[in-house]
Amino acid sequence: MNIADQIYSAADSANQDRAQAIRDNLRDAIVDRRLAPGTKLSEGEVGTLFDVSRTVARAALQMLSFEGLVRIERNRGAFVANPSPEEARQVFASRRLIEPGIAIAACGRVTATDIAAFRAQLDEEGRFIAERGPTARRSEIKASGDFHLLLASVAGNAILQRFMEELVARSSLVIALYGRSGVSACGHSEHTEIVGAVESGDSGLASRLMLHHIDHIEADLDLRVRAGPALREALKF
Amino acid sequence: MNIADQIYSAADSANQDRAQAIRDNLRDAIVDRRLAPGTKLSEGEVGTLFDVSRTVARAALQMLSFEGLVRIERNRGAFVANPSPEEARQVFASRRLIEPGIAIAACGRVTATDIAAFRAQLDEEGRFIAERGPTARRSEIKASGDFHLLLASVAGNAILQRFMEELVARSSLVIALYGRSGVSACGHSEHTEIVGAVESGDSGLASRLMLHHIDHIEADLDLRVRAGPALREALKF
DNA sequence: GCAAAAATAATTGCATACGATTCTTGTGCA
DNA sequence: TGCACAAGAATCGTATGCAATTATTTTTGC
Repeated sequence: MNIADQIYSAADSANQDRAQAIRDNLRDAIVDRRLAPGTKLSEGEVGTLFDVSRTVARAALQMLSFEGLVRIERNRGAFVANPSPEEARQVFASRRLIEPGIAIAACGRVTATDIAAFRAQLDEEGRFIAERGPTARRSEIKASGDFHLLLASVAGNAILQRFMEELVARSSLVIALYGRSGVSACGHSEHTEIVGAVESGDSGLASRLMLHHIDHIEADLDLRVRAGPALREALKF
Repeated sequence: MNIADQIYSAADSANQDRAQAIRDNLRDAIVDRRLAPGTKLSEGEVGTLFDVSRTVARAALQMLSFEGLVRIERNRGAFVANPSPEEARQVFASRRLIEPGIAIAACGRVTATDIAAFRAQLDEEGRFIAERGPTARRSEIKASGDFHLLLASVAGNAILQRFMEELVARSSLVIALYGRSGVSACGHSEHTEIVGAVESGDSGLASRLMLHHIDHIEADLDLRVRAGPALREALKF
């Protein structure tokens, strides 16, 4: 199998580090589910794909492994992460701990510009929900994640923001894997409510809404261990 | 200046990845303040020190930069991080958000073995506090951090545990930089109280004690911007 | 004597090379 | 037919080499 046609070779992003640009690209591909969990990401292939040497491809994969999106096995290579139900639970437990606090912090720092950004974000979310098809579904998951990242950036804590980047990315992977239905419309309305609470400065409400929102997301998952994937895994896929 | 004599070349740790072993070593050296903030960590020097090529030395430095212990500037190299007061505040804000939750989680999962480990940890802490001198002081900071890491491991969430590893390491750096006195004895007694609360399963108490404990640690810092370092920084050091 | 500029040295970014490990495939034997 | 094993291919881990960038020293001009 070739991963080439599953990735659009980027040209966007920062001009800083090439490895970082590759990481961003691969992360998007993983979160968007264009790269299925378990897919092998060989250094050589990634390198030729992005037109760099194995050295920098390797660095990009290393970064992704720190974020938990890629699993690296010594002498075997890198694979798109395949989070277990237990891992999924830990991701959401972490979010339940962190995000209400982020919502509270955001209440005290939100500006008019931020509110405008939120409105734009919510609009985009709404558009994807209106559309049908798997592509729109993926975009919707991504947009939903972007909402949480926007809130984290408003909160003004760079460390928590980075933690959230990791958690949101892993959540997207988990939702793609274990997501059941599309209560996403409900999620969208919850986002709207949260923005309202933040805008009015009601930190208690914002915090509570956020907690319920995370609970709802997790409640939509089917985290029972499935025979299928587990078996495949046991058979080394 | 040579960093060679500030690092004891390790032989411990896992035999997994060499880069990881080097990272662990450098991290200890940074957290223990054997490597002063701002110190340049050149790839070549690190490589020869640990008897590896620049390639793996570079990977180790990369890891440390992900943890925020090292700052990498393109084409200039890696330097031991020099956290600003604002960064310090963010570190503690993050801990205030996460650690009470960890304490609560630990209440529900703590075992007799864990309690024994806590007792041993507290004993060691006590020994370092009894001693005098800068070496004991460093060991004390480290031991204090280890307590929080132990608690995080008991809580049983691998993701939060990794976050805490980063936060504790950065805290140690911050304390070494901005720490004022030695209210550490007080910190030790607080650790003891927290263990007591966790042992008795009183999650509310454990959470409250933890929050106060973090507040106390931060209260001992002098986070006013100092003229000295800022000036030096402005003059490119 | 001192600032500016040029030359030299040191260091990083990246590509490539090579031994070591793992995966694949084909063959022999039961 | 099916399984064990070995040769070959592919891939990884790491060292090294070279161009580009940055730091340092020396030289030059005033």
